[in-house]
Amino acid sequence: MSDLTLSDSESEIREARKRDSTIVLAVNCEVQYDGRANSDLGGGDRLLVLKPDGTVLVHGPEKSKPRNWMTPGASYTFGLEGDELAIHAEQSSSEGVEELDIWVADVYDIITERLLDDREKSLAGTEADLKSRLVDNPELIEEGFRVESTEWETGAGPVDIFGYDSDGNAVLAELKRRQIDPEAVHQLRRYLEVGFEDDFVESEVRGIVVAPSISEQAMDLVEEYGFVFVEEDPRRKVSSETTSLSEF
Amino acid sequence: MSDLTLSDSESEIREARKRDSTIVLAVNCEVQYDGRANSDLGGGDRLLVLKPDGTVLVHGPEKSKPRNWMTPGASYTFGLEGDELAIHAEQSSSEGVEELDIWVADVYDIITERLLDDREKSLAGTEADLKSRLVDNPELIEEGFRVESTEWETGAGPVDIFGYDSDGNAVLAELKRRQIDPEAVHQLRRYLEVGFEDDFVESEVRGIVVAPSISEQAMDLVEEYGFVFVEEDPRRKVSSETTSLSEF
DNA sequence: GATTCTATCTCGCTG
DNA sequence: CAGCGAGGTAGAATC
Repeated sequence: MSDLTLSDSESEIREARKRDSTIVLAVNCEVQYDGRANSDLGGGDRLLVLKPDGTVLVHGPEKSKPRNWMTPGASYTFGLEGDELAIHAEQSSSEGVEELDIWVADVYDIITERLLDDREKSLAGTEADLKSRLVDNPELIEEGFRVESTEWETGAGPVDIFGYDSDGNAVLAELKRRQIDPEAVHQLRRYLEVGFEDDFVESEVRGIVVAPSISEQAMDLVEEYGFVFVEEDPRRKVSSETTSLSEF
Repeated sequence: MSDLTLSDSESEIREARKRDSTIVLAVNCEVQYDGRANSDLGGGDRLLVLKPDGTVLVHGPEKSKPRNWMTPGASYTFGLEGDELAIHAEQSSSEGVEELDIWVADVYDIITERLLDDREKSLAGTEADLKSRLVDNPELIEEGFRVESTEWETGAGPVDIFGYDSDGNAVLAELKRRQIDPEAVHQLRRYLEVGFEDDFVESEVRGIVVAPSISEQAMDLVEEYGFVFVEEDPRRKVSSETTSLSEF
């Protein structure tokens, strides 16, 4: 069943780590974790990924998330223990010590490769994208809306957008790149309660939530609090002419 | 530089997928993602992981999270396109279509292995563990505390623990397996506001947050609202005798 | 270093 | 299926 001896595997891992290579092993193993929580994972087939930055991943044949892992900054040791190859990863942080122990019974296959990847990833459709679009096109929030500032400090945390509507009322706007859930509405509610207790009469400050959609319960809250939901998807393409054309 | 031809790699992937194998390729590739967001990742060395459940992972040599990915349920096609091996993964859901395109310029190495892993993972130190400990040992919350119910519906969502203190006051307790942040305190505040507006006088209902620690800002809120913070770590071992011994 | 917040969060559970 | 909340969340930004 085993394509590689544990001894050969150990040597290959040792050499690979010297070269700062990323290592992938297809193995049968057991795993134990002790740290922020404690977990035990019985014997099964998994992929082990050992990255030069200390990251350790234990992937099963299903799901996107690893079944166990160590975050960057960990350091691992390994060696033969009886008829198993033991890998021990460890990391200390302010929260305490984290330990991951992997007992490898069989190594089916192994890859070691020095990976060079310094490319930045461009990402569009984030909450930051939505915010900058609304700052550039405040009429998407409401006709006549003026943005006063972003990340305005309320005392309960920074609100995404602070501005004024066409009647001169102060407005706080909360943005989400995904569907609005009740939590987002409560958050906006807190900003209004805390942020304006001294400077304004609360009833004169309006609340607006902006997102591509909103859940039913969240919409109930929006209405209960007298807020407004504005539909806007961060992924939507806005032609630069839309603004001026809509004025005509 | 390339250890395998793209043509050989394609054949190996094809065979592996027939066998429901998990596939790992060490490659040089570019990646584009269009779905819940849009991203572009220029050329670099990465590990590609293709799982039989449709999961696709693109891992760089650093960090725990993949640089790009597709979640379980995706389906992928692949083939030679010019001097590259193109892999296209796609998935449709209620939110729309997601697409991941990977253009592989070089294949350094490849693993294909049928992984069998049906083991459940035991996990300890979760919020659920903390809750059941407090239900079994209510005196850890307060001397004389009685648990009435868990997941009690408040109208603003279910509260972790509902009970009564030694004076007969109703108490809502919010649990966290990690440090309490301001959000957790606000959550408890909402439960009290909404859950007891009719049945109780709010001032007679107390709020308790239970966690291994609490942030400074969260503690300020706890005091402002007249709540109590109880220190309890879900990882702590509680000997079964602790309770009875502490009574003497 | 501690805290807060976003996320293509993922994942499981519940209606 | 939608929605909601926990997570060993991870990771970035900010203080």
